[in-house]
Amino acid sequence: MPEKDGRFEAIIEKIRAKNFKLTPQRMAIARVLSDGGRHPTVEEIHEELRDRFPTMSLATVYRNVLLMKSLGEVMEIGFADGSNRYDGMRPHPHPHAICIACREILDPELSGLEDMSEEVARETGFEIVSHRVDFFGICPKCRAKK
Amino acid sequence: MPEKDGRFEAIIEKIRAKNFKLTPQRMAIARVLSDGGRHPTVEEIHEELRDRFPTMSLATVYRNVLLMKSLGEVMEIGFADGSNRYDGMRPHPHPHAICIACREILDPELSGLEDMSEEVARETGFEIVSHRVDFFGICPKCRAKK
DNA sequence: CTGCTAATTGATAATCGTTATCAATAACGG
DNA sequence: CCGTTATTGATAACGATTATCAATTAGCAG
Ligand SMILES: [Mn+2]
Ligand SMILES: [Mn+2]
Ligand SMILES: [Zn+2]
Ligand SMILES: [Zn+2]
Repeated sequence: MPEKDGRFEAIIEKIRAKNFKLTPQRMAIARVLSDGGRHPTVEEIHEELRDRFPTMSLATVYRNVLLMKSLGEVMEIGFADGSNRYDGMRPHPHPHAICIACREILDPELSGLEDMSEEVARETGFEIVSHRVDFFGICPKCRAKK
Repeated sequence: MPEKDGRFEAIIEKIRAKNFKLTPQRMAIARVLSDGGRHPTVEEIHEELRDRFPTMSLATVYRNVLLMKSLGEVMEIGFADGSNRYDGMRPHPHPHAICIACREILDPELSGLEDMSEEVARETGFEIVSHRVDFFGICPKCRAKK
């Protein structure tokens, strides 16, 4: 499981610092979430850990994702259809490219977001504190299938 | 109720063209949705029409918002917390500025979105077909209250 | 290593926004 | 005005998430 940047260690350290207990389930969930490039759902995390933790409840996954979110170590990407996905690799707001066919989610490096944020502030008088930027389309793999 | 651009007429015409019936409830809902600048929830629409239609069911509002959405005449802005808001003034994807204090939603005119879309396409290989761009912050009114 | 205590877990019930169901009503073409 | 059929209002069902609670276990003191 190739987590980069020591994200797993950062999450565990935050949990320890706040005096939460380090259960095997909790660590396994943190490991899946810190796996770069993926944006799994709670169901997918639960499914993925089924082999190692056959009795782990879905509620435990929900609870721990919620905990890590509240610690600022996991970012939630919620959609209108109710499906939520999680990114423990980059826990701060960043743009996404989302395939509407296979639901793959990428983290594109994007310039100009800061400028756009300032433009919104200038025009509306808002003090901008966060953003949510998604681009929907068809990924190369799905395009080839047509 | 100051709808601009004849949005109300456009919605009604689309409904007529598809041979759906023009009920008083349906027309009233269309009128609220075509009211520019607002982004009401289903509950707010229901509440707003309570005086004129005391017996109108919440389900009727849901149904008609869904209908107009499927006709491409109303855009849904869904949030992770489950709250959905609707824009019948601009039924195509466009950026929003959202106050995290009072939940007011504005439609800022924003340049550079098209360029950003192309940048994502170039970097990811995706064929971009849509987007969702929200900027969250504190509006001038709420800022003054501090 | 052992035992204590509070946090966590697993199982399940409750919640809440939305959608489906269905009998009664009403739009609209003839 | 009539008949057909969509629509409405009332309410049940739904599904993802959250709350509840007894049983378990991590972390720690002895
Ligand atoms: Mn991401
Ligand atoms: Mn809008
Ligand atoms: Zn794809
Ligand atoms: Zn405000």
